[in-house]
Amino acid sequence: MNNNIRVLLVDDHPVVRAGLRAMLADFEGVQVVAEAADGGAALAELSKLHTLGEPVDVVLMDLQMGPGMDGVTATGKIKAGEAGTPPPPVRILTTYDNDADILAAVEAGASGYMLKDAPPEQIRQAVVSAAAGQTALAPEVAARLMGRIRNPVHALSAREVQLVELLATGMSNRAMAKQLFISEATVKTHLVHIYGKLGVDNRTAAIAVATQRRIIRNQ
Amino acid sequence: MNNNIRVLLVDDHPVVRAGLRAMLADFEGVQVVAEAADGGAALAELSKLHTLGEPVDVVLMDLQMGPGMDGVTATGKIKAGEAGTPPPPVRILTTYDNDADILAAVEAGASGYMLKDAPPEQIRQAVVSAAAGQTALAPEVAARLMGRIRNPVHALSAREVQLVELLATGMSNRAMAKQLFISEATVKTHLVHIYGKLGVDNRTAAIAVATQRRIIRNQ
DNA sequence: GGCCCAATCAGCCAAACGGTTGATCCGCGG
DNA sequence: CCGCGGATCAACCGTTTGGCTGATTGGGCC
Repeated sequence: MNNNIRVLLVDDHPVVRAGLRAMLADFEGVQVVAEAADGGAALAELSKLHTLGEPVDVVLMDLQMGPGMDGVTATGKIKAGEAGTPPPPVRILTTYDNDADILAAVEAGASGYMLKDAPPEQIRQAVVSAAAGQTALAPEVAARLMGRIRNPVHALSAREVQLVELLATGMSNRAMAKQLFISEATVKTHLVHIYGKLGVDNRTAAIAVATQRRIIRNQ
Repeated sequence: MNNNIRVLLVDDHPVVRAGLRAMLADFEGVQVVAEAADGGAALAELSKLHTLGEPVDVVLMDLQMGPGMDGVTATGKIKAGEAGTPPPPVRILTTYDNDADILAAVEAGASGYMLKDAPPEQIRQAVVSAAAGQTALAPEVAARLMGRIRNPVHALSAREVQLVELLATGMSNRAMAKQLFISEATVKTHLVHIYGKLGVDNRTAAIAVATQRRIIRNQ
């Protein structure tokens, strides 16, 4: 009989996979049955294990994965049943916590979001609770999201986000005005509002903060 | 007798430490004798092992390490002998490759720069060659530095890279001048040179280009 | 229907920034 | 030894940005 939680690791770093494998090996009732270096390989592994009659109970997935399919896309496909399996719970396990990634992952169907600097016990909990069908966020992540919800004052409007995006490409006020078919005065007004909401007092600091919070995506 | 290479791991992620430990355990002649979660702990470990008569042959060091002392600072202190030991070779093992980090690490005395997505064999090589007193860069890193050397016209100097880094944090000319203990005039001169080399005409565009070319890190 | 807010625009003034010219000092390499 | 390039600083000037006050329009909401 089998009381084990069967885990699929998805991460492009061999070092991280080895670390998780070693960590989870120390825990009773958890078993790493397969690994994948990107989203495409993860889907293939899920499918293969399904046809072998050895289904996966939990997927531990990184988000940033070099050249291959990223974690959000892969999570979405898994949840859409594209692996040909009943979708197992997907736990995101990544390095950085930023609003955009978290929201995207949750929207794609992830059941939780953990950080790689978590202590082993937290990671074990993540796997166990995922297998039990529960959702869970790392404490740091949960705290930040709560702050977000409580503080809608600092949320940029869609137009303001648009401005920040252009800002980050290095455009002048005049250039942004032309691009958006508005006057420079309006651009300046938007910028002042943006500075206020982001708690900065110049455009480069606004870019820094917006990048850090992943309000905008770069590259 | 002891033919082993004695390694100290320095990384704030338990997962990564476990991964490296597991990987290196598979290799003959390599032995992880201690671990540290930040630069301060690394110095303490070096010192402790030295007094025990069990010196460290190679340090594998991460750069970004959360709240504690960062890897560049720690490398500098180790190389300055602040651990009370003959300085062992320090190999940087980090996630991102960008000129700013590489230059800072090499300047601090690191003997090599590896990326965490490297395959196990490359990581083993890094440890072995470091123990042999050689310097080594990851292929990706080496390729980019070669590009710099072949194209020195558009290559930023170390000082200029430093400026761009501060620039990207949103600092004003005055703030950068204070931070670097130079005059605003000098800051402006550097910026003009940077604009010329990057082919832009303002600071935000400089940040955009520098980020895209991985002259600075984008987080 | 009245209210709030995002989006739009104007004008003004001070501060910061960008462009230029020119200068000194220092280390490295032919 | 002499030149070259990097790093440092100064003065000047025009342009851009930031900070402020105020105004209009249109959409959503109670």
